[in-house]
Amino acid sequence: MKIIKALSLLKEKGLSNTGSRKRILEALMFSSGPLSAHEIYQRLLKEGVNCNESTVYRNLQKFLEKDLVQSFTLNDGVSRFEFKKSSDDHHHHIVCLKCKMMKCLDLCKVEDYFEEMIKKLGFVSVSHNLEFYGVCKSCTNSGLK
Amino acid sequence: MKIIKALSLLKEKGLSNTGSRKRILEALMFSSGPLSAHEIYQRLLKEGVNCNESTVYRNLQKFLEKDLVQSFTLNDGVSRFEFKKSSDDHHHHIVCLKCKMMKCLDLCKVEDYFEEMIKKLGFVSVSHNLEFYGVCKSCTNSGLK
DNA sequence: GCTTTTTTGCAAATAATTTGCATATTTTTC
DNA sequence: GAAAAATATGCAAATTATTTGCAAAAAAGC
Ligand SMILES: [Mn+2]
Ligand SMILES: [Mn+2]
Ligand SMILES: [Zn+2]
Ligand SMILES: [Zn+2]
Repeated sequence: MKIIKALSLLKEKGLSNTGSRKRILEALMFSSGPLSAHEIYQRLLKEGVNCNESTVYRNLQKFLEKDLVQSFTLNDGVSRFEFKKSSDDHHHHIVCLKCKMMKCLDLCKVEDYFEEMIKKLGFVSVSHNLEFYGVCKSCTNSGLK
Repeated sequence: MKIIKALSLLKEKGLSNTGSRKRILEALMFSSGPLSAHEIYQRLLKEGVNCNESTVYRNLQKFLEKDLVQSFTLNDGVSRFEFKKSSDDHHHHIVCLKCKMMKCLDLCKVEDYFEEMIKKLGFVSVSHNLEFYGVCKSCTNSGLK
């Protein structure tokens, strides 16, 4: 198992190497789950990295263009970003409506089931966004909020 | 086939009958597809109905609570609302990335496929949000934008 | 009709994201 | 390695969707 470093990824994608950019990418690479722009910004702050929030947004855009990350928007209106371990890494999440905890769901055959329907409508280059919402085990038990 | 009127729906749900409220609900009932708060507001304006945009938002909230409408958020960050023809009306949409045209997709067995996975994680009261994005037939042909 | 409850309009607040522009940093060129 | 060219950053302001406080208006209950 090869460990890919942020720096070589940036080079590979033709992105210039700046301190902020590398730190933003690393935050995503080492995160255990999706992060919002603001969450990334706050992590950098905590680490003492001087980085503007606009810079976070601009870099996330770049990462999306270069297919380094995937993004999705939850029903709270906030976009989350997640490092793509491989170019065909495609999966979804389930979010706890109470504590906001999020779990990744492996595998996704969603398009297979809608494929025919969509084909009939004549759409091409189809992608999708799917999120599940529910109440997680610990919130169910604790009777939180 | 019974025609249900906005007014009787409001009464049924215990919502007071105001001009704006009735018009907002009707806009949704008679629309051929999902509408954003702003789109509803603009339709009312065009019809010469005096109604504030905050009022639209507040009524949409009420309709959601009373299960008269369903809502979902597209990746443009805007929520759309759609009248529920029945309480178990559950379906999704595909949106053209170029012209924003939207089609309803009937049937949804998404939860069946993720059910086991989600059950294992211990989540309950699970719902989901699913949108497809693609390029529609006429945009593919016209080579728009 | 009078009282109570709910809704509305309006203006201001909130919050996520984007943008213009001057400055700073990185990359490329020589 | 220094200068020129390309790119990225910080900062403040703009944008946009949505929410909120509050006083006035309308609807519901009696
Ligand atoms: Mn994930
Ligand atoms: Mn629909
Ligand atoms: Zn999927
Ligand atoms: Zn579904």
